[in-house]
Amino acid sequence: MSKIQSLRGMSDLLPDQSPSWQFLEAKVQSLLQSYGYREIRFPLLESTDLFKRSIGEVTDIVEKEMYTWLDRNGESITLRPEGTAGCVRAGEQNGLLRNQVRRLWYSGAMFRYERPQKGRLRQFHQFGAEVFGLEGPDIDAEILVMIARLWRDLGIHDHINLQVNTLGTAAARAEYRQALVDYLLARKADLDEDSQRRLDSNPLRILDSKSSQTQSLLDQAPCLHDFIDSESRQHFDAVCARLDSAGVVYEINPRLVRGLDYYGKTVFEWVTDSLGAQGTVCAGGRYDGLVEQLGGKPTPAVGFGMGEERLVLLLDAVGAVPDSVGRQLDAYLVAVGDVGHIAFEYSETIRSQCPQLRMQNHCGGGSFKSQMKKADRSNAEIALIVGEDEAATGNISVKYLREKKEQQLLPVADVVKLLNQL
RNA sequence: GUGGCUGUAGCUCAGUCGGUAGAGCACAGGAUUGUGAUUCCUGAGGUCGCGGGUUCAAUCCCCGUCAGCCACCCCA
Repeated sequence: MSKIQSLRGMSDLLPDQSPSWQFLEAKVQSLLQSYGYREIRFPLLESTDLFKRSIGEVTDIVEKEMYTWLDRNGESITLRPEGTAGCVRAGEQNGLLRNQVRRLWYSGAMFRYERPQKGRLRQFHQFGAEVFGLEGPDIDAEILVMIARLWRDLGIHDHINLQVNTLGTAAARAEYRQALVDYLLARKADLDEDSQRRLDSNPLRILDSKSSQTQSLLDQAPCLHDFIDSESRQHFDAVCARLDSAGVVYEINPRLVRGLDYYGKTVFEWVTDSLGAQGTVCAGGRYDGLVEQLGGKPTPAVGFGMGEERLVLLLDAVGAVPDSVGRQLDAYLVAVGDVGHIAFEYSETIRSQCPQLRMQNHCGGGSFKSQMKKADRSNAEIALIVGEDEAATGNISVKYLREKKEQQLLPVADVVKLLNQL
């Protein structure tokens, strides 16, 4: 009988890795909240149509990467491949978006049926934030400045670069798309295979093809910026001006297009070269048409997603997580001899009076030596020792495991005092 | 979906030109009775990913399959 193992691309997050995740999550949450974002939670499962209508029918995500199946009632349902669609649906359905400004954030698992790779899993995790009801460039800039602050808080700002671009209005993009297709169609034979395929599926994606031959072909191609409408142009200039004054360094990349259909105007991508091929660590943009497209009133919106796995990978690669985050215990309680019940009493007294204390009671017996060994391996700062002598006199021996300090024999009440000063 | 590399102890890996396997770390016990990290001794732990084929004999060769890693595609 073979053992059951996890599904492909579904990984377990083990205790040794959780400090990095906790560090990341704590920083992100407190930063978002400090900018006035409020948490929203919505289901992992949604109607398949939600994603088809928002992400775009002909995108790779919808065509081949969604976990989709028929529910028992015959309805087609899908595990969310990204967060924006569900967030918009939840906001709209609950009346959050009616003529109001909303700053929302969320985090959680997303699912895409892809071949696993470094920084890419089938079940992966994202933080996302979406702002509704603001159409000006100020919020676009605020988001970018906020994210830049996050990188500083996390200690990874030296390893991430910002790329920005504007896609203009849907009309401008359609016009450009046609011009690009016309240009490339005439040179189809010189395009790489993938780009030839994209000519009719998603021509804009050809712009960030990795083929050098295709790239050199694009040098002479019509440029998106020449097609951008003046309003989008001004909007983008204003965003850039704010970034300049905030001291946020960025690169304007006219070939940056996002894969999801709903983006327009400002788009951006934060990229690192420390993670191999999956270097995009955070990406997003403006999607003023989506709420209406999903049945709501016209509502301007901007948002972004951040890949948690990728950020953790980067944090670890750079050594940005402080050691203190990993420490799980302050004290380890050793009980030697026939004193189990007394040690247990002591420990409960201590816990009641030291609510912050992280203490592990030794269970399972064993020699003094082996218990001390476990105390050491536990990474605790100190060992609290209860033996026959201590139990008989109401004392506890306090031994420092990480620093050179004399062992102390103290009454339980004094131990409480000492622990509260840690 | 495509390609390359890999799958042996809890972890990292070695190995057998085909005769059912070892190291380091980790774990458990001990080096005279209540003191951890160093050192020394001892021990436990593996149907060598799974299925099939060739063979007297396969963990090693062949085929298939599953999984992992990396890259393409795509994306966070």
